[in-house]
Amino acid sequence: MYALVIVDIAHESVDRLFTYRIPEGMGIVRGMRVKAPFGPRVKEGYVLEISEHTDYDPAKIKDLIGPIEDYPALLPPLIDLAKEIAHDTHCPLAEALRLMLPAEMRGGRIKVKTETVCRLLIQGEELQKALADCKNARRRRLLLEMLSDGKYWPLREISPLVRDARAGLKDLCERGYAELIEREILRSPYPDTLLQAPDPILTPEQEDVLNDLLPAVTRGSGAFLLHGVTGSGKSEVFIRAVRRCLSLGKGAIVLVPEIVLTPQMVTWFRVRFGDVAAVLHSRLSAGERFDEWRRIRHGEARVVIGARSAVFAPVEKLGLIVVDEEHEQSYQSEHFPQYDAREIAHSRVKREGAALVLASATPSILSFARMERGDYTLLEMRKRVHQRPLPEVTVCDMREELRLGNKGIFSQTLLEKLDQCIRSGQQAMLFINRRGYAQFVNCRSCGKPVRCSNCDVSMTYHETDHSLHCHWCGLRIPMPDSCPSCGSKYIRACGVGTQRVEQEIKKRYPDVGVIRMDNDTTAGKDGHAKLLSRFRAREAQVLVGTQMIAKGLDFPEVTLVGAVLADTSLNMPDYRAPERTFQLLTQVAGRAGRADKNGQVVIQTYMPDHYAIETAAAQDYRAFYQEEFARRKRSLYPPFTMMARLLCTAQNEEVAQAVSREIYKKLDAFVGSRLKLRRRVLFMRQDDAPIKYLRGYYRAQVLVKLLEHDESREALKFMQEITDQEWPCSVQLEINPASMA
DNA sequence: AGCACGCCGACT
DNA sequence: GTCGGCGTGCTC
Repeated sequence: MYALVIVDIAHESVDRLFTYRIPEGMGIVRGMRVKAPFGPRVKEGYVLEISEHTDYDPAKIKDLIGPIEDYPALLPPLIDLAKEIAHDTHCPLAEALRLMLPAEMRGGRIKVKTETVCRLLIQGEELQKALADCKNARRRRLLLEMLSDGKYWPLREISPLVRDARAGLKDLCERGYAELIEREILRSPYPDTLLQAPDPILTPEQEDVLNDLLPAVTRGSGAFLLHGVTGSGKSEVFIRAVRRCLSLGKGAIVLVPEIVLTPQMVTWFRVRFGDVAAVLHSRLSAGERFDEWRRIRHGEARVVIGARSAVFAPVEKLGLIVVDEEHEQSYQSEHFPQYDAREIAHSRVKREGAALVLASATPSILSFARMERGDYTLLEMRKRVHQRPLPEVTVCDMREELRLGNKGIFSQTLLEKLDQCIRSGQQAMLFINRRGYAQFVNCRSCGKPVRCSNCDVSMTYHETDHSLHCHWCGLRIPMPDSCPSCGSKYIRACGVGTQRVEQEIKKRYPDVGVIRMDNDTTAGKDGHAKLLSRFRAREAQVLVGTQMIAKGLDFPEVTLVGAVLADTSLNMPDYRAPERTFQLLTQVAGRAGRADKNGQVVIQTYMPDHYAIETAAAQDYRAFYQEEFARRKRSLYPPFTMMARLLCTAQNEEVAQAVSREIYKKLDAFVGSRLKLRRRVLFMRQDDAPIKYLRGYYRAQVLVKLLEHDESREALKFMQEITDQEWPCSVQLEINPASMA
């Protein structure tokens, strides 16, 4: 018998199957990881096929050394999925297969943890006889009594109670009374087992949606886009769908953005599903992640909640994949191989006969367009649970405030509402999409902002340590007292960040507790959770934060929410800026109010007439979608086109630019020679990247906008080939990248 | 990816 | 004459 093996080397030169002989009696099956001789060394590999015959010269075939695990680590459908990813993203198959395993499993970096357990082999009369035989052996008698229940006792539990327990147990074993074995233990990331909570009663709307969803789960097909306003109880719907999976003997995967995968969320999930749930995310330790993965692989856990990469979880008999907060960028992996968890999920459910649910209060333009095209069935939830009304939204024109002489960062309206909120003892959340104190520092004499020396971006002023930080590379420098370019003493901080908002609130309300939540205050372990529980415990009345306070949090006492400057995200140089702004504002607004206390939302902006702001204020997703869709069509942006970028980065500016010019020439020649393709290319440009210098590297790019079409795929393939060539600098291909910086 | 084999410059 | 530079090519 022969095994066809992909060697775990992510390089195209070895990206093919190698044939090995399976020695007699070595139980090798498809999907197993194996050790195999490769050239002068031993490498790990993946058995993708087993065959009785081979065309390869038998004299050259070597024997497999052996399996790494005694079970196949790769499930058959996941092997096929890896093949599809390798094909679509033009990455080596080994690279795609690596996605299917926890990283620490490769290279034997992690060991299975074991503990010694002991069990009695005798019972009844035999046991009585043994006990009677212990007159002068107190320790033996004690141990026999302890173990008399016949269960496995960990040595760890016996040792504190019996002196020199190990020797005593060894003695029992020699007498044939007991056995000592090494048992695998799973490192649990959970503090302890929780009582399972009962399922709440569903609203009629939730029932309606489930009536559409459950048959799909049962028959194992169907893809849905669940659009439900914030607070409509979407999670409860997919919890029920997961329950249905379990009762059918199937498994389920629930994807959530990393940012909302907080300890509370994990606890809540465990409360609903108990030990049958497993959690996968980046904050687990290597051991915990490996053990969770094995619980899933061995079927002990059948429900997985996790971030992006959990879409590859080894769930057998998959019944459902849920992608919660479907619009989040974090579902696109930024590193090679570039995949989109939503698309992987779709591919997986089709292959494995499962249902798919993409859920969001603000579906991405792409997903909603695909729904309209018929790829997904729309499910809608328009009402909030417990008859909570949608909050009342006010838009404040900050230009008008300035005209009236208000130079502060808060409008009159927001101040009045804040006063009232604080006076009545309620809580407020202030959202500003930028950390630090001031967006940048510029010189009033020469007009230049202070720039990072590693990156072509302006630096953010941080009041806390009176320094300038670069939010791209992390560089920190002391706040200069004069302009670095002209030496003028007149430099000032402009724009607003979380620290400034916090300071202004403290100034106005000296006796009121304020908590600031951003990357700078949540750095430590559980930093995030600690701040949130302090706010929940009402240690502070005001919570100031970046988008991390906008997502999924529910604070019943919050009655006022302010978006201090909505324009921050709107002014980003990216065609998705309106979409991001709409999503952020809608989510922020969703944090306010409940049944007995009406929620109020204030949006401050210099662009009150912008459609993203107007539709967010009206909480009208459809209106936003229609406007944005029309604009994308008019300006030829995705989903009507694809943006492809070849990014060249080098420490030498000329090298990066020269390579990008060379690539442009090749691509231009390729496109020029194909008439059909030429019509699909809307534009092609060679220039500097928007951030032309980042972390010490110069960045030049070739940007191509293509119509969605088969011929365009040809061009992408060619671009991938160009990328794979040897260049004197790094070249990366990005397709519809999440960030165009 | 690694590591061998292989063909040209400055050293004991 | 040899040691060693890293270019080309192979790994079942």
